[in-house]
Amino acid sequence: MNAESWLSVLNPEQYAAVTHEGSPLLILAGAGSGKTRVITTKIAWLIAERNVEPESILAVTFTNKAAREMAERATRMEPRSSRSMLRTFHSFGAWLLRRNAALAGLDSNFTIYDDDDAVTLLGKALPALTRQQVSACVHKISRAKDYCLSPDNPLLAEIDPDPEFADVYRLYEKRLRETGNLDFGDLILLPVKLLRENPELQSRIASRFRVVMVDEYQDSNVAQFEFLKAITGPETYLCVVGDDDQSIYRFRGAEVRNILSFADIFPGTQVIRLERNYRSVSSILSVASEVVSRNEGRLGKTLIAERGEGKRPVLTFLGNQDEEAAFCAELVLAAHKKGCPYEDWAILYRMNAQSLGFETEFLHRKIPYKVVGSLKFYEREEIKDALSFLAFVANGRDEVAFRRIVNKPTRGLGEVTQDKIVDEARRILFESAGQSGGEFNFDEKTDFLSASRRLLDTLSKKAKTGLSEFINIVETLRKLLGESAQPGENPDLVETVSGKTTEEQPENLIADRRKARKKGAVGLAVFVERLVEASGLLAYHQGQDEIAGTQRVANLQELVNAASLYSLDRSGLTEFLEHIELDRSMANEEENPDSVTLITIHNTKGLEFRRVVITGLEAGVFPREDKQGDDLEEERRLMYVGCTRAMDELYLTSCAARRLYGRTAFMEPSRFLSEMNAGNLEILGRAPRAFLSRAAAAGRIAESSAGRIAAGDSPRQTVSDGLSERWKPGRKLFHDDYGYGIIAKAFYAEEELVIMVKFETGGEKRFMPKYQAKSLLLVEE
DNA sequence: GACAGTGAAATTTTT
DNA sequence: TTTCACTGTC
Repeated sequence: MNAESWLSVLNPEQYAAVTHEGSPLLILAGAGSGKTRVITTKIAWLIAERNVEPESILAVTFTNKAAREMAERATRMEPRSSRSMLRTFHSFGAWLLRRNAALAGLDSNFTIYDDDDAVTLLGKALPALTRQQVSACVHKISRAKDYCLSPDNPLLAEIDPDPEFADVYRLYEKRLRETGNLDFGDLILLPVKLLRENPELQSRIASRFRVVMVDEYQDSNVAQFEFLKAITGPETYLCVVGDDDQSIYRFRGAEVRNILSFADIFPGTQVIRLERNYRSVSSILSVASEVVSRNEGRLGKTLIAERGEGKRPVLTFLGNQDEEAAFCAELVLAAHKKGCPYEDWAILYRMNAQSLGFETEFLHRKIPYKVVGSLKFYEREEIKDALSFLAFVANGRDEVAFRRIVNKPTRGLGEVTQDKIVDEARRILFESAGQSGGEFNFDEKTDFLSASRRLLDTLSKKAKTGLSEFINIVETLRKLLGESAQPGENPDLVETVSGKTTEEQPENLIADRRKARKKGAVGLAVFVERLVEASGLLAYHQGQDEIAGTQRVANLQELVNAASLYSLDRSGLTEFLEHIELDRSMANEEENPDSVTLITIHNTKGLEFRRVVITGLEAGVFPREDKQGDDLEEERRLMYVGCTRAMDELYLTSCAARRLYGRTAFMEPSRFLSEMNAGNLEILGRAPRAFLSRAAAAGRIAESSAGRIAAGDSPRQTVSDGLSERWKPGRKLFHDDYGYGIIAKAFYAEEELVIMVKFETGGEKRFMPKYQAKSLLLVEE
């Protein structure tokens, strides 16, 4: 394939975006507008047609998946693209820090702490706080880092005005530095600091990367924006691509303002809009646009459907979540009978908890499905154990890892002994830091293993035996790994391009893994296999498998297999750990490819399906309760993202009642439904009056048609199910939560009996006796 | 240090 | 309802 042919398939706006040069460029790419094609073509075009050195191109994304896809597609067009740096923000930050570890004052063997690890670490430093309080602190610290705020920054008050928070943040930083490890925020923050403090390195980086591109720019946070500024110079060609309407990670620090004000911050910015949508039929785009157009803070785009009008989206009102699940199952089965594969379908929901009902129903009806995002392979206990052991071998000062594995399986080393060892190691670390002007000296003498050795004789016999055992295991494993040269000490390495690491050739990963499995353990897998065995973790989890019938040994084997691509030495181990920490997605090889996808709306970003059902469109669920202002706008964008995943058919469901936290609650339809033009929807089921009146008030449907669609909460003829005999107006009853009350009204809605109860406390509530028999008790008079 | 029992809480989560 | 952290007992 040549440049001529890739350019010929572009529309005029895409072409302009690909061939644009000479000023900063903001590409506003609507959903399904061929954004990835533009980025990859641009990379290929720069190399092939403009003779840009592949090494001087940097393209950053947010997910590994997107980075892989970008690399794959660009390389297919122009093989030299494989030499460009196509990474996630975090992976790029890690790359920079690893290669300049000494300059950054870091241990080159640093591993990366996830949020759980951070909570454990801070929890140890602040024993007076409950776990929940610690989690809240870690969360706020993480936000602070997203906004590029150090503990001394007065703006920290925006996150938490309590001056104590800054102290907690400072303490956390101190303890984290002592471990020699980094958290996710540091992977962005520390490179910024490094580049600011080392102008020479900064100019080297800025001159190396002549072209910098950012994908999904609407999801960048302040720190990432600062990072971007730090790696670019006046000569850099900066091109960002994004869609302000798809910014859905505000709660994690994403700053829509980055994209909204890009053109103001980078003078001379040219803006190109990609508004032609190649994914969805126009009737789907209409309702998506109607909702998102109500947002105030947006740059504004109008999607133009390149496909036909298609089928109108179907809005179905259902009685409760069981009916909703059954409705989805029937949709899927009916389509399947007509030849539509299961994989064409995706069931979307706002919260993971909603997946359960669909799983049960689909299991029951034998519909193959997969739940995206709930796998969490790396969060399993056995995997975290093994990874902690690996991390400890790599970095003997990793406090969290040490505490996790030193007494697993139990070796008689309780918390008291652990504290002693940690304190001893810190004492030595401070001593040596004192001698070398405050800089931490990360050598063998200051790690937990040598601290353990020193303390051996002060311990009880039981603890002594256990600790010696532990020391032996780690020493044996370290020997097996060999004392290879430590990478990352040489700042000049930044000039070289590593094209050999596995993460840059991910397309071969799974195939290689399969091959490796057949041959038995190879590479680092040999080491991981030995570690799992020698640590006693294998035996321990084998025991757990036998008790609980779990799959822990199999999971550990999976981890061993995953290590086979890395070299059997220290740098191989570091690479392996970094890869796992930064890319938690695991291709599940066994799953049936022809299955329905159950997924949260957040997780669908970047995906597309022929047929999509967005479920739970009820006030309080979606949008979530108490969402207003900017938060409500974000929920609306989420709705927009959900709708625009659908290519051919979109279904929306809304329930009149829903079991939430073990209690049945009455639901009102989501406001997003009345923000759509009802004329653009096909409405099934009985529409609640609230929906109809709101839609009518908004001019969405005529009053007359509101009358024709039977209102669901209007009294209907009595259905004889015996219930109405017992739950009669005037009867006294007792409710678990609200106490005594009197039935004020009884009527049928959704063919179920509904009673209105006035409580002695003054409140008024509606219930469905059929579902709430347990918490409602009739009082005999 | 393991385990059963209790009580409170309950989004979304690229890295 | 389910989950998970915390508590007290052995």
